[in-house]
Amino acid sequence: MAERPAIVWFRNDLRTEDNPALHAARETGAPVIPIYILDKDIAHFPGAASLWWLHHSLSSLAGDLKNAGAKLIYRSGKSADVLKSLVKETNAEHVFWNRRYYAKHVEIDKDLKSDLKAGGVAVETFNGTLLREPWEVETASGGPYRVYTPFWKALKQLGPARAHMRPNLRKIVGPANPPKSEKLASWNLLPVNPDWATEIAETWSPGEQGARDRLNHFLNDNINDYADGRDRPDKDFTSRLSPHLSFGEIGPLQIWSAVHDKMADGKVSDKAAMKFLSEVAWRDFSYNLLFYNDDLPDKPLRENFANYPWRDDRDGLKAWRKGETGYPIVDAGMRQLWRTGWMHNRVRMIVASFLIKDLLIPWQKGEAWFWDTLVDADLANNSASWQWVAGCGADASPYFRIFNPVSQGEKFDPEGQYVREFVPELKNLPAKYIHAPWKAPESVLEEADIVLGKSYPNPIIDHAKARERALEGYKEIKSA
DNA sequence: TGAAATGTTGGGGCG
DNA sequence: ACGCCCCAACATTTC
Repeated sequence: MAERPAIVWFRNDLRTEDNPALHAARETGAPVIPIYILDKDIAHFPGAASLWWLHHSLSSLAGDLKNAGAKLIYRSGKSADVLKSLVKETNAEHVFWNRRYYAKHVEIDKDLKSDLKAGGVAVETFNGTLLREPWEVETASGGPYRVYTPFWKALKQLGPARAHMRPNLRKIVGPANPPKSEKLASWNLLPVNPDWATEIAETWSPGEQGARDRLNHFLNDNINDYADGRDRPDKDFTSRLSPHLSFGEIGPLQIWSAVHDKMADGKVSDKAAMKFLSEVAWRDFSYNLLFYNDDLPDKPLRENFANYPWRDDRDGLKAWRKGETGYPIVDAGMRQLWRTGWMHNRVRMIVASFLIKDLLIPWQKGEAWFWDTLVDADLANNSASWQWVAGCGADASPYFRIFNPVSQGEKFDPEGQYVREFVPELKNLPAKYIHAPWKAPESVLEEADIVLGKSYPNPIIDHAKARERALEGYKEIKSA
């Protein structure tokens, strides 16, 4: 082989379009070796639902790369070691990757970069994940933003990192003899025995094409209802792009640009477009928080929350996980999560508030469950959002903002259709009682074929009392 | 990107 | 006609 190859290390950027690292590799004109490394020892290794997605996403990426002309190499082990040995083995001249933002991952990348450079390898890294790098969006006085609204204003003003997307690659040249690869199937990323992913598989299409389809569907059919309808779990007005974004099958820049194209065509109102993009920008904000706060996934940003009188309530946690709290909107959300790997955002806030403020279970327990069960589990979003609900994060919801699961249900699922779908044992209950079955007269329950405490649980806690208790705890840490 | 408690206002019933 | 009370509706405050 005359020419020394260029390696592209794929991580959470599993796409061929507008992928700066992949494009840079192709620009060299050298044979391209794309690699994905499964590193089981890495901090925050993906949860089970994410691994299901990862399998399909990798398989889709491998297909796209193969069609373009290159073979995706699978290897497992400590990522720095694997990459260094691949460089040695192939005598690679270049290594490219798109950056990560969690301290423990940044450290690995930084060390690897300097090691490779010391060995004479050209390493270049890029922004393949965010609208803007964290250090590009700074307050007037020079630090990172800690409040969302000014952050969003600054980001809008600055605009996205690239105005023009890099096109989908149709041709990449790989080496004549590609390096050895493990088999994706041998990684056992898919569940067996039991296979709990059947409904997840019916709900989602992992991969770059699936991401494109989802974006087009949203832009054509739903975005104009987004601003008013996005809070309705019984409707389909959200983009559902989160897992695709999480794995980088699509980037926020592509979304930004597609939305602006639709606006320019007059197909999408400014209000709807900006509302949606501001939600996409929350993701950038979360990555900022993660980048500047090493402990974001583990420790409250507001340190006094470490002293909050949390309870160790195993039964409560179990009921919450299984969707058996006796509060229909909470249970519907938790079961939607379990069955489909995803939960509507409004309901995420409701179930999180319930775990933290009604059950007084530490937010990290909820974060861990979401990490394992969400197909869109994203370290920055997950950590920042749990801290937001708990009231201990940056620009957080105040602690005393406690959701009432009944009134939230009545407000955002007024007919009870969302509850009916995911809590089928309540499906015959009239809308009037569906968010508070314990208030239904005996005759109504009988008519609906419900025996509280048997076919559906009684509330595991009295919300009004729980609210008082949570506020008491807040007083404690405030005075401390 | 709350909810509950408390305060204010104004219309209607009624003596 | 008038004052008084009740209470719904709305606004403000508090957690």
